[in-house]
Amino acid sequence: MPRTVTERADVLPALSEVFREHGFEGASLALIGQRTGLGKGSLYHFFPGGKEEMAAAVLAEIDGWFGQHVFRPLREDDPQRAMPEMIRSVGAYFRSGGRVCLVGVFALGDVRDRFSAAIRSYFAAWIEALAQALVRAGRDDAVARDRAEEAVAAIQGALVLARALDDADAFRRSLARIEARLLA
Amino acid sequence: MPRTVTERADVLPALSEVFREHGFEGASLALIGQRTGLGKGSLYHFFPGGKEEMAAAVLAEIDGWFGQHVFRPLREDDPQRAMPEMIRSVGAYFRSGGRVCLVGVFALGDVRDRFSAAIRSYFAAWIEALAQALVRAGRDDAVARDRAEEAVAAIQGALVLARALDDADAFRRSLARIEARLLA
DNA sequence: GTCTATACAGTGATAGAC
DNA sequence: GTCTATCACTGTATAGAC
Repeated sequence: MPRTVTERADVLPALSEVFREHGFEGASLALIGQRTGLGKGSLYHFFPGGKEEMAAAVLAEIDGWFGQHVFRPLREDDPQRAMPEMIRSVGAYFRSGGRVCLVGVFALGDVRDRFSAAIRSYFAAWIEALAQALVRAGRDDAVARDRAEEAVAAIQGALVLARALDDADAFRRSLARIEARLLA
Repeated sequence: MPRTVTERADVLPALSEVFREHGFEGASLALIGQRTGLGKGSLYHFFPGGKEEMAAAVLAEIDGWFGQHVFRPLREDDPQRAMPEMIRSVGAYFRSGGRVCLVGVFALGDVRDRFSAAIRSYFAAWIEALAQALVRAGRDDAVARDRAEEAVAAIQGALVLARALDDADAFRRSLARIEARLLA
């Protein structure tokens, strides 16, 4: 009984988790098949470009999610409300460090070159949006840009450290420090 | 004409670079053979446990290097001198972000569980050593621990960001911020 | 749209000649 | 100590039946 998945987007969540947990090379088609519940035939039907297209689709979905839930509020909403909301939203998204940032993982690996445009634009957009919020909160342009870069880097570092120490509290402490520095 | 490599340590630098650049799964034996200049036979002679033993040896070497050049000075030397020296030394070691932290890469990947002890002890030792320096510089214990954790996480984050943006200056700016916060 | 069968290059690892 | 030959297996990708 072949099941019917009419939407390519339906498999993106599972796909995203597999890449997150195993990286690009570690995510074998066998594993992807298991986790999405689809055979190779179906996978290649939705993603004729194979793994590379799957990863690109996942990166695009992540970029879309952050654009809507993180970057846009930073650019448009009241910064004093948007920045704490970013912290909360990031804490939930990364499950207090239990989940890693796929874009960060790709940035560190040898697949970086293959997805360099998507990786670069994700981080550039984040820094830019946060800097805008800081400017509207009254900072100088240069200071805002500096603090934004520091905060985005700190979030990535917090994910590395939380995974390394296997300590969700370390991630929560990091987020609290980042929020305090942004609002100071 | 078979060349003779009497020391297992002789291949560690090349081995370390391969794992750094390609991750654990991406570092194939073929690649390792090319970069070390050794055939599989020789590799398995030095590392009977295969890739896992190779990676463990690399992690041990890294831990030794940081212990000697970073952790020990932080614990023993004048903190006002040791902390800037740590920043300088880290900047050189990671080639201004052109080189990634293998321990951090492993922490984010699915090999984390296999090397969890080594990964955890590396970061724990770093935070501990830096916290000791901060205490001797006059901070309260709790504050010192917090700042140490923040700085170590920030270094990892700076590496992710520098690779993502392909921007060595971003790494240098991050290191400057971290140094300023440590000495503030 | 989903599946099974298959191609074939590449994987980690081993054996044995030198 | 180093090499080559070879192992069994898994990798991605494709073809074609249904």
